[in-house]
Amino acid sequence: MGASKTEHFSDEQNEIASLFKAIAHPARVAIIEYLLKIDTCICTDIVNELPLAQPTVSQHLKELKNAGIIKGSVEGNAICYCINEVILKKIENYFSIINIQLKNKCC
Amino acid sequence: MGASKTEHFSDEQNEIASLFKAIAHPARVAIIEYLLKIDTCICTDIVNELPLAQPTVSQHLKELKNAGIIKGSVEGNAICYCINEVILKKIENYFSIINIQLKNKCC
DNA sequence: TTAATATATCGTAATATTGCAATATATAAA
DNA sequence: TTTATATATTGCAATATTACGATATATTAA
Repeated sequence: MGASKTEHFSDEQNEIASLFKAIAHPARVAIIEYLLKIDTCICTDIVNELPLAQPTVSQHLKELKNAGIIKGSVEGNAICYCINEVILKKIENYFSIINIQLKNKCC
Repeated sequence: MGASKTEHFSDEQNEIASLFKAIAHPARVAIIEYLLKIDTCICTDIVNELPLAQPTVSQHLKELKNAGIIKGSVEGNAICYCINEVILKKIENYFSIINIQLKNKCC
């Protein structure tokens, strides 16, 4: 096949999976880390920061935006990208709960 | 193309990305959640828990094992799968640091 | 208006992932 | 030994992802 059988899993499982799919690429990890590193959210030239062509970077940014991990707003003739704290808090929370559950296990 | 240009990114970025890639599938999220739900680590029939054929489940388990997210040890004629707490703690920590960095930002 | 700059979209080739039937392997039970 | 059970591997078809050149769009500057 090639297509995930998403319909057989719960909404939450699909949500978590696609959230991770969005971060599961070194370029997108690099974008997130770059957005964290710089002080402000006003940020053009993400393209220049990455070793990839402009259409490729644009595509990666789109995927991060679709997943809700970053937000982008038009600022003049550039776009201002910004990390969505709510989603990242949600991911941390998911793992926090997992680790609490693990602490109570017999292993 | 189709292949990620991994050589252009840092080792850490590639490592994080492939760790997330391992979780980036609903079946693998379901496996992790199932291993958390049951009380012991001794666990056959993960196959019966999932809506996928045995070879497919086996493949997903292999990917989780390769990523270090689960550990498997032979137990009779079954395999005992178990979550690797160290890696899950590491993932939580990664997001924890991100959220701390976000708190200090101007947005 | 026209040119420059920043980003998005389209089209397409290369590669990766997903899923499963068929089959192999390996241990336990009879 | 033979049979049953559990898991892994192989091979392959369907689909998804990645990357980028070419091109489109949209705003700013001249």
